Amino acid sequence: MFMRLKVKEALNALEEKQGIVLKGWIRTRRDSKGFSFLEINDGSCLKNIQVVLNWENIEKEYLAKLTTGASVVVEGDLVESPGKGQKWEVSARTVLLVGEAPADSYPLQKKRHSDEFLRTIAHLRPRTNKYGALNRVRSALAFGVHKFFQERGFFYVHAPIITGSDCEGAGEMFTVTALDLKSLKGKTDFKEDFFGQEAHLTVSGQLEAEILACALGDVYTFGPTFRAENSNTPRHAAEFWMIEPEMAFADLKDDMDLAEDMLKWLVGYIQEVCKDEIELFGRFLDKELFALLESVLQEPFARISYTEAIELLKKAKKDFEYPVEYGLDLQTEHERYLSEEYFKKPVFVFDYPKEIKAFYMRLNDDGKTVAAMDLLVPRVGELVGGSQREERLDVLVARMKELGLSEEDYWWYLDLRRFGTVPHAGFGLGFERLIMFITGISNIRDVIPFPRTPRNLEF
RNA sequence: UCCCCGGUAGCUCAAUCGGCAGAGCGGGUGGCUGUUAACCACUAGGUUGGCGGUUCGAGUCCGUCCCGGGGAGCCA
Repeated sequence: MFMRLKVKEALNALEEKQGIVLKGWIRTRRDSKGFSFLEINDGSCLKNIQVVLNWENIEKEYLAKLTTGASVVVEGDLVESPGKGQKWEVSARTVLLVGEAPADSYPLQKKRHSDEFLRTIAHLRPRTNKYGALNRVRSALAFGVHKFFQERGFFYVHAPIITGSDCEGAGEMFTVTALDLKSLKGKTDFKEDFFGQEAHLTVSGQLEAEILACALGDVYTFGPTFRAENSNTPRHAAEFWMIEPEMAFADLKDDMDLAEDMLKWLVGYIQEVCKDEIELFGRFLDKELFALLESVLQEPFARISYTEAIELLKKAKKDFEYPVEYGLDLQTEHERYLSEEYFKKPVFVFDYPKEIKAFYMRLNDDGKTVAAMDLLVPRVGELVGGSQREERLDVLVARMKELGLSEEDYWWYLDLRRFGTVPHAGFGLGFERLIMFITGISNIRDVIPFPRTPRNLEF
C-alpha cells in the first residue's frame, strides 16, 4: 500500500520511503531527454517537491496534459535527489491526471504577476507562492491570537454581528433588513421590519465585550466587522476582522502593556511557525521587514502623551501640510512622522483631548483629556485604538449629555456602572492591518482572500 | 468623496511633433539537455477600457463614463 504524504512531510523526511502518494498541483515542469521534472505543490508549505517522471510508461498525449496548474496524484518513491538544489525528490511510478489546466487559457504563468492582476483572479491567486504564504500566515496568526489570549486566561466571547445600537460613533453602518426594498415606496417604517427597529451590521463588539468582561474578567472578541465608509485606501476594507480584548480591573497602562505584549508575542510566534513564509516576504517584498520585526521583539515601544506628541511635532524640522495645534487630531502625515521617522518603531500616543475622542473613554483628572491610546506603527499607521472606559456613572452620564446622546438607548451600558462597576479597559486591533505589518504586504486587499471594498464584490 | 497618475497582445511594458501596432515573458511547433526563473530556433496572437467629438488622418488632442494605482479624509 502507498502512504499519502503532504509535500511538507515528504520534504522533512529523515530517510528514503518506498511507496508514497502525493496529491497536489503542478507548479512547473521541465523536460529532459526521456523524462520530466514536475514541481508539485499541495499548499502544505511554501516549497514544492520535485517529481521525476520517466516517459517509458506514459503516452505522449497524456504527458502533454501534465502542465502548469494541473492537479495530479503521484505514486512513487521518495529518494535522495542526485541533482543539485534539493535533498529529496520523488521517483514516480505513476502519475494520475486529476484535473487539466489547459496551458493556452490557464491564467497563472511561471512568472511574477502583479498584485493588481492577481486581484482580478482571486479564485486562483491562493495558488501562487505569495498568496499561499499569506493564507498560511493568516491562519497561523488567527490561531496565535487565540493561543496568546487563552494562555493568559482570557475568554473568547462572541459579540453579535447584527446590532441595534446605531450610534457607536465608529463610522457609517450597513443596514440589515428583511424588508423588500424593491417594492418599498416612500418612507421606510422599521417597525415593520424583522426586528421591529432599525438594525445594522456591527462596527465594533466593544460595548458587548465590556458586558462580558464585567462578569468573566478578561475577555476578547475576534470576528468580522463592517464599515460602510466610502474609503478608497490601501488600509481600509468594508469587511474586516477585529480583535477586541477587554479587561476588568484594568487601567490605560494595563491596556498598553497588553497591546505591546500581544504584538511582540505574535511576531515571535509567526517567525517560529511560518519561517519560510516570513523569509519570502522579507526577501522579495520588503527588504526592511526583518529589521522591523527584530526591533519589535527587542525594543520596548515608545509611549508619549498627546501633549508631548504635539510639542514634538511642533519642534520637527519638517513642513507639514496640516497644522499642528493642541486640540486638533493627528493627521496621517503626523502619525507617519512619529512612527517612521522620529521613533522608527511602534509608538503609543495616549491621553487625547476629550473633544476628539469617543464618549465612553475615561475622563482624566485634568478634566481635559481622556485615557485613550492609539498604537501607531511604521507603514500601516494606526494598528490599535483603545481606552480605559468611563466607569463612573455620574461622569459618563454628564459626558453623554454634553454630546446629546440618549441615556435610554444605552440603558444597559449604564447599568454596568450602576451595578458593581469596575475600572476596565480594552482596545481594538485590525487583524488585516496586523497581517500587513507582519508580512510587509502593502495593500489590505492582498491580506484577505476576498476583499470587500467600494464597488468590489466579485468573489 | 476629493487631488494626482495610469488603462496598448494572455502578462509586464514601449510607440518621437497627430502619420504603416512593437518588444520581453507566456502559448504553439521543432530541437537540445539530471533539469532548477532551464536553454536554442521558428510561429500565432490587437475593437489601443467604453461612448461621443476635433482632424485628410487619433494609441496620441478634447468631453464624458468605467476600471486600476498613489495621496488625502474617515478609521482598525
